[in-house]
Amino acid sequence: MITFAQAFELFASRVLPASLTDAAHLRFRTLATLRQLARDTSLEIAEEGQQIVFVARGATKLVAHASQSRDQIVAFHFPGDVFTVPEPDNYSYSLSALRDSDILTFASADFLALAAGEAGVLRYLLENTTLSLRRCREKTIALGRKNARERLAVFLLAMAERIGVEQDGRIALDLPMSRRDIAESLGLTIETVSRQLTKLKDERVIETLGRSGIVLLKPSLLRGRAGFLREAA
Amino acid sequence: MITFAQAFELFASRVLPASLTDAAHLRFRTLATLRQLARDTSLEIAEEGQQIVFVARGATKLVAHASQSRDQIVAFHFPGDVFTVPEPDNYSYSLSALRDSDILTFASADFLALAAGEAGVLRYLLENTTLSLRRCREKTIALGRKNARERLAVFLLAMAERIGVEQDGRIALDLPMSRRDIAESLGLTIETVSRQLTKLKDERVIETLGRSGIVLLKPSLLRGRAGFLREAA
DNA sequence: TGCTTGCCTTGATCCAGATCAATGCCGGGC
DNA sequence: GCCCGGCATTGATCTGGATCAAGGCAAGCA
Repeated sequence: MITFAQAFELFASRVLPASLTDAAHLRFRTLATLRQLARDTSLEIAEEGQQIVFVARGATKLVAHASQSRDQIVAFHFPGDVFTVPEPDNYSYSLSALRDSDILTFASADFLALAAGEAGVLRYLLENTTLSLRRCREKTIALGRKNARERLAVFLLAMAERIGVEQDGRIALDLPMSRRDIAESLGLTIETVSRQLTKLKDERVIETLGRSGIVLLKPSLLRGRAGFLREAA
Repeated sequence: MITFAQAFELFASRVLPASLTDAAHLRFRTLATLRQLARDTSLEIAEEGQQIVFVARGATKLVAHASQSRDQIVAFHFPGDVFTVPEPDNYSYSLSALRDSDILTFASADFLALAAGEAGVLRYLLENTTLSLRRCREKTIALGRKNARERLAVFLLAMAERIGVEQDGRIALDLPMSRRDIAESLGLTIETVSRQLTKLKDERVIETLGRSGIVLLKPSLLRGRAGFLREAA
């Protein structure tokens, strides 16, 4: 649990240019709302319109709700991430905490109006949105053209890049999300996720420690089965 | 076929604020490159890094190439659209013309450097990127959680919104893309696309005219089978 | 430290959509 | 207005992953 001041300071140091006047700084501060989400609780984004979100602590998932309780996880987010939560269109969206999390939210319209004069802030937002878009496109490729084994490989490599701890060639992961979350992110079922992980374990590509620990023993091998353009060794 | 001057004028009227000085206007103009792509030809985005693209005329597809000639169409674009083509990462990307097209391209880095002082331009880019992201997320949901019939419905409705011509409750489409393109966009095979279209025809939801013409007879019926959150009548 | 609850794993079966294989037909060229 | 090539449709079969159905086991709690 962190305070609003701490969370905003994290946000400001990352997003707001050092050159920003104190007055402008304060105006951004007025727009921010701190939401402290306990594990497994979620934020419904309904009436408030598009939101800009900054993750100060924890880990979250952005979930899209289609009909018949078919949910698709659109993205996972970790501390430091900045992203947009769309307002409901054909689907409704919610943001859930995978662990206890502290996040700052801004009404998008207000934030952009304030940032209109601050090219640095806009540029930062643009870069982050472009990054989200790149990740989303890669996910599209995985969901459209890859089989279960490849999707798992892609997922593990993406997590390795974002929260992995490397040690002499191995990469250790402490996954905050459940098998169900992984399945909902990859367009698979929990059973298939489980079976593919077991296979990777049998093939000595990964090792598991309890429910959340996974060690990538041979990241290069995993890259080879991710179905990327350039096959790795 | 249109001239560079015409294409840039279209771009400027849409993207550059009226208040922009002539000097700045000219600098943007210097960065633009006109590419005239004949139907079925494509632009490889390789050495040049991330590009910002404006479609002045025609229709294009953004294709991601994974291994083994498995291609995934990431997005379709129509006149007036502004979007980014990522530089190659795990995949390579190319932009192909569905019809004869005229597009303007800008090296992203140069463009952003120039736009750094122009909050209006940045804001416009940000809004377009956010729109691309929203569309990409909706596609993720379709690919992750919907069956073939629903994907076709979603596709037809999306096309109706972008290039449809409404006339007394019906929406006429003249699709510039082939069945193969539709399949590669929806993560299906051409055979499945064809069968689903035939089914919709049998059910009197659509009518086809030749290879490219489709009329949505009952858009609301189609919405009902798109698997959106709020089922339409 | 044992219990209990909710994940996770494993196994058996099924089916939507892929794949394989013809055939049909649109539209461009002459 | 006919011919041709490539796209589209239709049919038969196959299969990866979904679904249905038990167990196993980790983590929190008493």
